[in-house]
Amino acid sequence: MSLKELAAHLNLSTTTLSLVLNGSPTAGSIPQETQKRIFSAARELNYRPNYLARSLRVQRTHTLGVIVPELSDGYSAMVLNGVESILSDQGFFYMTASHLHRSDLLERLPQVLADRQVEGIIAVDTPVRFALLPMVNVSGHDEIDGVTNVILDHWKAAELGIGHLFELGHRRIAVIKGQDFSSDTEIRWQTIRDAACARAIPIDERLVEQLKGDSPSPELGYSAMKTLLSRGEKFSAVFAFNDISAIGAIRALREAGRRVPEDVSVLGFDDIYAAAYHNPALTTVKQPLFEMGKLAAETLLDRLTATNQPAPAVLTVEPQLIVRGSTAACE
Amino acid sequence: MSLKELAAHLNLSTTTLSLVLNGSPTAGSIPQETQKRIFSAARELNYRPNYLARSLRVQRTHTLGVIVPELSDGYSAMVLNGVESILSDQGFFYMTASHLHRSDLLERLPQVLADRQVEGIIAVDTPVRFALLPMVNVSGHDEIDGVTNVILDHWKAAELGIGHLFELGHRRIAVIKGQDFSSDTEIRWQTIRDAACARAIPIDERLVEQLKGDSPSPELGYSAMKTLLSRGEKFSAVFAFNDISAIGAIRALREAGRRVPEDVSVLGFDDIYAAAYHNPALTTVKQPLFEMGKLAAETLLDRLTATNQPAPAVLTVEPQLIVRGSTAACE
DNA sequence: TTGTTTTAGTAAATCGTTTTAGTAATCAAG
DNA sequence: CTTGATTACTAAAACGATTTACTAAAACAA
Repeated sequence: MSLKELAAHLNLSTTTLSLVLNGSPTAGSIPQETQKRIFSAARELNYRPNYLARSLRVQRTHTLGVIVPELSDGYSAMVLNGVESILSDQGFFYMTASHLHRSDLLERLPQVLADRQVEGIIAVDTPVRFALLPMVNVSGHDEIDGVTNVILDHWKAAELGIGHLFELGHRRIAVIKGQDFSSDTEIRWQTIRDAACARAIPIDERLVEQLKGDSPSPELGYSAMKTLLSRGEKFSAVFAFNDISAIGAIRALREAGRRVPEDVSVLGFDDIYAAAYHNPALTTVKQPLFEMGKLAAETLLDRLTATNQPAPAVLTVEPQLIVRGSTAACE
Repeated sequence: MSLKELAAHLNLSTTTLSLVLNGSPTAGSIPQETQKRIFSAARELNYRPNYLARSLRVQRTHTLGVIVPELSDGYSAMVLNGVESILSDQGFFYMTASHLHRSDLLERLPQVLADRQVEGIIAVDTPVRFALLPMVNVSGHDEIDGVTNVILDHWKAAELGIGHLFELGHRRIAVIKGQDFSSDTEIRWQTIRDAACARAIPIDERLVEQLKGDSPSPELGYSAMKTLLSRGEKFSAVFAFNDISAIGAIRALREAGRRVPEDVSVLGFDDIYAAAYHNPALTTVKQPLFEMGKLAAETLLDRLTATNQPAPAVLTVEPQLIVRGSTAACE
């Protein structure tokens, strides 16, 4: 049932129907009676405008592209939840694409999304080098023209985390760094190092180990902790890159006969759903992932709808320390 | 840069360009030299066909709709991963929509996706009453015309789970049922009950409790177990609806002073990433979620591309028992 | 030489909307 | 009685591709 058929059925032109159905101001001159005829015929014959045709004509698709490393890594899913909550309110849809850390996809995805006529792109934890379209990068750290970065206050996050461990009396703190491909890896590491130095407990380089591989499983944290333990260097606490790796680290510690938190305190990052229910419950630095997604979506939509809204370069959100059972005072 | 502009630039018609660029058989009569001119001009001027225009004309969007309860529940994300792995190979994209168990959205989403001209819909753990479009329902249990259900062999899953607990000597087994809105709740419960009865250890109705609420957090399993414990009825094992609720249940058990698995064995379902690294590591009945997503996508694409492929009504996948540390012999 | 086929294209219709630029008919004012 | 505005519409041109149905010239066959 196209507009043309509906028009034929009513003995009116598609023009008239379009004006009336879209509530255009020009429709002011169309008598109420005709308008009613049109509306009720549309309803009865179940007329549904073809979104492609409309989008082609008005040059707006009300569709965004979303690029994530992987859907099931918890982090991305939470951000997407926030994104979707905003978009669905505004009648926008989005197409998701995962880059799986593959450089060919990283290169190509923005282009193929643009080819699909998305109006803008939200990237999550994804390195971005240029912007074909209005873009917001969640956890982006590069300053790029036309790209708004939504980032955590990393300095504060490190202060909260290291501060907490310091207050508990920990002086030899191990760190599990993120993979190089994670946007936050570098800044997280720097801020942690600075926070430790500021307290005169510099992080021993032999107490730093990096996650290896790209599985979203605790396995990587497990391996990292095994390596750390194998070095024989002493430490009483570990600051993990995220909750997932903290969970893996705890497993490795237990296997090595170290109790958590009695022998070693473990501090996570993110506050995923499972954190509160892990055993022991994870003390963690919470990122407001849902809010970051919302903020990203709101910012991008503002830019698309408002007239020539300038893109803010950076939007910062605040972390929060959630103290649970995986950290305790150092003996 | 539109086809028209490119054509003008080459002094050729859009027809010729279209034929050549799409490798149409009709282009056989166009000399190689002209073809080369066209291809290289397209490359140099970075011509990108407008997907809307093309889709409108050929009546194919290469886009699917995906309906899930919520993105961050682990289950959906894993299925989506499988879906995406197939779609991206075939040049398809998809639009995700979450229904959040809201009946208005459940009703409306298929329609708004259809309005967006998706070619088919994949629903995940979502009740479906009719099919506007070719559709595959992952964990669907209703027989609906035009809908293929991808389901787990629930009978076998129950046999594996109950069989495992039975062999360990458990005779009084508690069950945490899923919420009514979960597609698998009813069949899961029935098959578990049957498997228990077949071993002459019928499930005591006072040992059954249902998850309440729709958060994707272990909290629901925690509450359910608290209720179960508060009844004072004895049990030596519990079969949880999924890993998330099993994790919550373990927390409640520990708080009540019951050790897992020494005092109570806990059996999960799904085998999410965290299961292996929980403490204790979760024994669980694994669903091949990634494969289910792949299968759903493959089936739907087959139907869309092959000529009049009939839709299979049901596709069954096999569960697998993963024995870890949360179950042990009954004393 | 004539007729047919092949070669190398093109004009125009089409997909289903929106939007611009009208047009005829009625009405009010001067 | 003319002019100008208002009312109630519509024709046709977009949007940017694809596709059908041609044409005109060259090559080939009889």
